[in-house]
Amino acid sequence: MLTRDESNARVERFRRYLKDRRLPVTRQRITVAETLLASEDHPSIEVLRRRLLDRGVHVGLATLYRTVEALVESGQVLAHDFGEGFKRYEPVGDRREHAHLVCRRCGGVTEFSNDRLERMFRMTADEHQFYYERHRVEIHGICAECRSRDLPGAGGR
Amino acid sequence: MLTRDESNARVERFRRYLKDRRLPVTRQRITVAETLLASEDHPSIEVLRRRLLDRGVHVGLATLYRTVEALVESGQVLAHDFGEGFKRYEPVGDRREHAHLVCRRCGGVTEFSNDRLERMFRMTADEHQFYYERHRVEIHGICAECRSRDLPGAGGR
DNA sequence: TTACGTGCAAAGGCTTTGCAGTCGG
DNA sequence: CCGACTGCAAAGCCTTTGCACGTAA
Repeated sequence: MLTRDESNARVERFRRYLKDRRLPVTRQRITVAETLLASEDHPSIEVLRRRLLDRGVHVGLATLYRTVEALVESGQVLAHDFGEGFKRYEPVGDRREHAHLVCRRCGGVTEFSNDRLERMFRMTADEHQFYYERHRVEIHGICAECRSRDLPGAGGR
Repeated sequence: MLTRDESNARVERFRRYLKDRRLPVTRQRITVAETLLASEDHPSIEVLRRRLLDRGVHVGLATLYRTVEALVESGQVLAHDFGEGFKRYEPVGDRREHAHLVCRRCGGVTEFSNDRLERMFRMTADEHQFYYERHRVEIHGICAECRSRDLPGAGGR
């Protein structure tokens, strides 16, 4: 979750990223950047498209995919694949890399982070002479909300 | 990586799984089970299809997908999605749950496991009142082999 | 015998690509 | 002005589904 200022700063960085490569700064690109970078969750392309429509902006699906890809390449956005058959995107925060709790009931995603985790991964990579770039950690299960919605005592798949 | 005996035992378990549900034990299902359960890597459907062809067996793509799904449901096989646009499958070993080192250069996957990791995840889930079922851990980067193949000192994307 | 499996081909869901028209710098 | 973008539609890729025929038990 970015503050309003952080979010604006990231839009600005994206704008600079485009200018540095002499790429046109178009209305569509900026609108998509603003919408995605102001998101406090992990929207899919579909969700993003809907948010843009809610803002009264229509952006072609192809442009949307292309712009989100540019945002990922510019380093302002992270792409995730939680194995749902589509990707989700998330603004990059200034905080450290984090992991996800994924609820298989409601599909909700909660974040958590842990310094020890990162250290452990770097060590493990070293042990295998593996050059560490990034990690992906997900814990799958059922979130607190869905658990309490279930009848007490009725567990299992 | 399963031993030959373990692999055979798992085929046997799959056969029993089918019989228990009065599902026909067909030539295709057994061949697919044998081939996947004898695999020492994380084959995709496409790779699996090729391995079957190399054994001189043709299995329809639909049957292949359906059988692999049955193997996953029977608990003999794990499905992975490394964000490549397709799934990979892996025979379930008797060893503890493990994580993956994924090389972005050659696509190779190495396994590792760590008890502390599992304990840490259970604790983290607890902290969020999240019901822990399973986790997924991947470290992405470049494997030892690809690193040594690169010119020494020539790093970067 | 009979329910379920099998294989082909068609359809589906997400994403990418081709191309004519448009616009930023 | 020119190169890159945009939007639509078509194509691509992996996976699932529909259906006529075949087969395990």
